[in-house]
Amino acid sequence: MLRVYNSLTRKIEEFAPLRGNRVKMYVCGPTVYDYAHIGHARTYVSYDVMARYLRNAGYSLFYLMNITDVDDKIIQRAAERGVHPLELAKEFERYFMEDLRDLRIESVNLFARASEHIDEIIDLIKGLLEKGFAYETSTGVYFDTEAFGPYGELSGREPEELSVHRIEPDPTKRRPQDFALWKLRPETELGWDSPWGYGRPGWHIEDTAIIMTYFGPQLDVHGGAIELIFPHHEAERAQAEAASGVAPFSRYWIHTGLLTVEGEKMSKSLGNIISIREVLRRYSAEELRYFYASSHYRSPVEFSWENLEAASRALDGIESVAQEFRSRDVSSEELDDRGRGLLEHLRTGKSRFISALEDDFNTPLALSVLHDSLRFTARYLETNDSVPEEARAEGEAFFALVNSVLGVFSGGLEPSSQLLDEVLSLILNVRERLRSEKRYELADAIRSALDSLGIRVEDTAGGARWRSASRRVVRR
RNA sequence: GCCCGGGUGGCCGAGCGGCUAGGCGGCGGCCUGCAGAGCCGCUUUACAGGGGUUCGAAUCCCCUCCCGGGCUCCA
Repeated sequence: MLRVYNSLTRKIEEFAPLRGNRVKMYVCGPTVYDYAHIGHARTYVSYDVMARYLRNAGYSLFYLMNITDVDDKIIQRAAERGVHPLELAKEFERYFMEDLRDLRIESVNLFARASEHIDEIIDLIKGLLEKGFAYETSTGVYFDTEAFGPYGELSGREPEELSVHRIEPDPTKRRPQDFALWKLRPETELGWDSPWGYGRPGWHIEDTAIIMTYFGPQLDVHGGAIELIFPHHEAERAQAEAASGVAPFSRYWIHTGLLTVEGEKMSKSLGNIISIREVLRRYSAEELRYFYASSHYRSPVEFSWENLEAASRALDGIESVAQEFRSRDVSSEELDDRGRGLLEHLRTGKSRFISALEDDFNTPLALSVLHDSLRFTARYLETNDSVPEEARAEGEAFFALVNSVLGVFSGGLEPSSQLLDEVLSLILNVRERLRSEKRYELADAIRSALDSLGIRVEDTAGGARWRSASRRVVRR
C-alpha cells in the first residue's frame, strides 16, 4: 500500500485515487524562456520516478504537464532578441523536450501550452466573476481572496500575514493579497481579446484552466517544487474550488525539495545555474538520476560535482555486480543451501525495495536495499561459478523492476547486439594473446581506447570481461 | 519579523521509542602484469546544545543555537 506525504494535511496518507486505479496527475511545467537547469531536472526526475512507480504498481496514470509560453519574462527576453514571444517560447520548449528525452523522462502523457487554452482561461474567469469570487478594476480582473474562506490553508498562512508584500501592489486591488486573473495590456504587447479588454492571463489561472479542461474539477496528484506552494498553488486551489464548488481540488498535493549549491537554492538571480545539458556532457542521465534518487524527493539536495561523482561510483559498483551476475552460467541443478539463500535474499530484496518506494517514495532507502542485495550476490559469486536458474530469474526480475522505476541502469544492463558481442570478443581475444606475450603496453592501449568509447574492460581471474559503461549524451 | 522544513560518523544519506541502515572517501589484506571490480577487516560506542518523559530516546515534550526555503519572478 502506497503512502504519500500530502502538503495540504502535512501528513503521510494512504494513497487512494478518486476513482478506482485511475490516477490523474498534474505537474507544473517550465516557463520556456531559457535552458532548464538541474534544479528543474530534480523536480521532473522525481515526478518521473513517481509516474513510473505508479504504472508499475498497476495504476492507470494520466500525467499532464503544462508549458508556460505566455509570461512577462518570455516577452522581455523576446523583445531583447527581437523575436515574437511565442517564437522564443517554441524554441525553448524544443530544448526542454530534448532535455526530458536525454533525462529518460517519457512518462508525461500530454503537454498543454498556456497560449492554446486562452478560451478556457477566459471561461474560467467569467465563472469566477459570476460567482462573486472575482472583481473587475481599471487594470484587470482580480481574485477576491476574502471571498474564498480556506485561502491560506495549503501553505499554512493566516489571512493577516497574507497582506505582507515586497512589491508594491496594484492600487486598484481591494486587498494586497488579491491576485490577477486577467491583466489589461496595450495592444502592442502579446495578448488576446477578452470581455474585459485586450490583455493576458495572470500567473496562476493557466494551470487551473488546463487542469479543469482535461481532468474536470478534481485530480489525484498535483505536483511542483516547494517554492511554488505560495502563492502559486494556493491561488490555483482557490480558483478551482471557487469556480467548481468541489473540494478538494487535488486529493494529494506533493512538493519536491529544492536543489542547492553551496547551501543556496539554484536560481537565475543568484547566478549559480548549471544547465541540464552541461551536466549531461560530463555524466550520463543514469548517473544524474541515481544522484537524485540518493536523496528523498522532499529533502533539499546539495549539488556538487563531488557528490555526483560519488553517485556515479556507487552506480558503477551496482552495475558491475549485476553484470557479473548475469554473465555467469546458469545451473539447473537442485538448489543447495547457499543457492536457496541467494534466491531468498533476492526475493526479499525485491519486496523490501517495493516497500521502501511505497513509503512516500523513499528512494534512498530503496537504494540501500539494492546495495544490500548486490553485496549478498557478490559474496555468492566469490565462491560459486554458476548461478541457480531460479536465483537468476529472481535477480533479473529485481533489476528490471529497479530500472523500470528508477531508470538508473545504462546500456550495461541491456542486451547488447550480437555483432558488438562478436567484435568485442574478437578484440579481447587478440588482447589476451598480447597479454600472454607480456606485450602490456599495447594491451593497455586497447583497454583505454575501448574505455573512451564507453566500453569498460575488466581483467578477472576468469578472463577479460567487458561492459558498456554509462553513455554520456553526445550532441552534435 | 512571521510561516514552513531541517541539523545523524571525514562526506552523502536512511531510520523517527528497544533490533549492524546503506553509499562515497581513506587505511590494511585477498585476487592481480598493471588498472578496475569484487570480497575480508578497520575508519564507526554518529545523532546541534541543554533540560525533561520513559525500564529504555537519534526517535516523544520544552527551551536555546545554527542552516535552508516562502512571504506575490521561481521547478
